[in-house]
Amino acid sequence: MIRIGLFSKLSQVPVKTLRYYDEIGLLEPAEIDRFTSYRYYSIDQLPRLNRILALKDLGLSLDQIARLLAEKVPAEQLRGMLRLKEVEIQQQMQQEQKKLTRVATRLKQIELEDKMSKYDVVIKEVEPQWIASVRDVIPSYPEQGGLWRELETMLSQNQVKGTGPCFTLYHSDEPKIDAEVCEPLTEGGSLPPHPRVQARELPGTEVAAVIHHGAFTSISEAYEALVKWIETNGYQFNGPCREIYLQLPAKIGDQNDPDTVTEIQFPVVKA
Amino acid sequence: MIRIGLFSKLSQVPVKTLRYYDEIGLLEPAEIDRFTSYRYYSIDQLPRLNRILALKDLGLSLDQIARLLAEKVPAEQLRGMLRLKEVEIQQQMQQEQKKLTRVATRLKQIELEDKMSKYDVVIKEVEPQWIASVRDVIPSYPEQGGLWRELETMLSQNQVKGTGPCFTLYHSDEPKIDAEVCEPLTEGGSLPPHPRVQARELPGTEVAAVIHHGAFTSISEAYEALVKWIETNGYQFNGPCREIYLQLPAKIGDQNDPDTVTEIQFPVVKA
DNA sequence: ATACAGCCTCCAGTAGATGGAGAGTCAAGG
DNA sequence: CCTTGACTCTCCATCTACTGGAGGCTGTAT
Repeated sequence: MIRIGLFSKLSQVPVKTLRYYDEIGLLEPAEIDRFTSYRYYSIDQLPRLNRILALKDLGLSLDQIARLLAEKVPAEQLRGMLRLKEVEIQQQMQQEQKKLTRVATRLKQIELEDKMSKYDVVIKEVEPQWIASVRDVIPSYPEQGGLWRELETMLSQNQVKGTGPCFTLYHSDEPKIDAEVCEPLTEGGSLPPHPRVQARELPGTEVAAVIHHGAFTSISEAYEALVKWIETNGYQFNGPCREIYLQLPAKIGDQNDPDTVTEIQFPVVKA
Repeated sequence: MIRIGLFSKLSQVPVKTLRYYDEIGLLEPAEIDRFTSYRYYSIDQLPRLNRILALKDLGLSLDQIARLLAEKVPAEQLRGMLRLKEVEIQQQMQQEQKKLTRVATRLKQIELEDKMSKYDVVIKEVEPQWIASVRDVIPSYPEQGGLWRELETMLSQNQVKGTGPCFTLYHSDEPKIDAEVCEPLTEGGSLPPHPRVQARELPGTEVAAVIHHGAFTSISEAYEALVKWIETNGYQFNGPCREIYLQLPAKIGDQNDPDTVTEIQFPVVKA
């Protein structure tokens, strides 16, 4: 029987950790002095500790290890756990690879501009949502006013209210801009038939997004930054881009207001 | 000014998290109602939140992000941080790769034997240590008894005591076994000159180790398992192997005692 | 007026330790 | 026998980045 300090030295595991393993019942000393509470370990507890370290090293949690060592887990189940772990690690590595690319992108961008970019791209998941929309080809971006008026008129006639910030979907680029102006509705919201305004569900998707804060006239910078990011980080475009008008309803409309806040989202998939 | 729920919806960040960011001073609401304590955010706080998310995504801690956003950190320093992060991630990925190999090794081994092996290999760092030793070529492993007697005699004559479990270094294999029996000393311990017994420092090294618990006569199984592990996990041998006799001094000597506990260590380097 | 959703604060818990305070224990030296 | 110093004990706090819940206001819609 040896004391915790020696056991620690032999096993290269800190005393504190041994006490912790005792506390959670993962490795209890062979004996505890009833009067002094000193822990006494036996040399032949080293194999168990080694097994714990080896399993921990494979990425199992102490909880899992405890269960493995407690019950006699069949080899079958152990195999399952390890295969699961294998997949987990592979995914983890892919994540790391992605992160590495993103760090590299940032770094390159900083070296070029010698400052942090104005735009920060984030990847997020957007939920499916119901919308009412009007779609048409317009000659230039600012000329969607007519579409908005059509949509608003129809909605107010039917006493339907939007449930979030409205946005435009751009189905195609210049010179023939195919724009669809949208207003979110409550789930499953239906509308009476109408030649121009339709309700439909927009599917959920992963998007790359930036927020543009400043006059609308300079929004192209944001698009530029976003597109560049998507391309260098190995994502692929996967649907029409969304331009979300985040400012409070009262303020919408002025193309030159420097306090305009707009979010641009491109649906993407990992390449 | 919008309330926390809407801000949360717009940013896709949970309410709880926003409150947490407020608490740690990372993102404070533009305004807090003095009577109700309601948090009110401004739309144009979204870019800051996005920046936070983007930096977090690069693997920076909230603390680092807070410092980045607080002081105007020069681009220089930011570059430094990112480069550091880059290296960190690469190392992380190497670790993961290693772990993947280890999991695969285990899996293969379980598929072969349909049970968990008796032996668990762990990698650890051993400290440099001073030893007194006698080295000679012996015809067979059990015949190191003479060397041990030489060493013990010399040490007791000089009233030097060992400071830990003694061990044998095997500098070469069968048939000409070049063995060095060792007893650890206190640091910098020196001995009077002696033709057979010398004191020296054993350098620290990384080792792969297993513990054999059972009669000495079956220790070859442990060697087998360890060597196989080292080879399949892509490490390389890097020095003489150590066989450490862990049982309490009183019990040493019986080759057939089934309670013998021995640790085998091979110095290794990552291939 | 009354739901009911939304918001508040405070407390607890996660995993796997790590660090420290304050007190008891053990072996050796004088 | 006393002291010193190394070990050991328990208990508590801390770390990261949240998450969950209880219990109690607030604001809005009907």
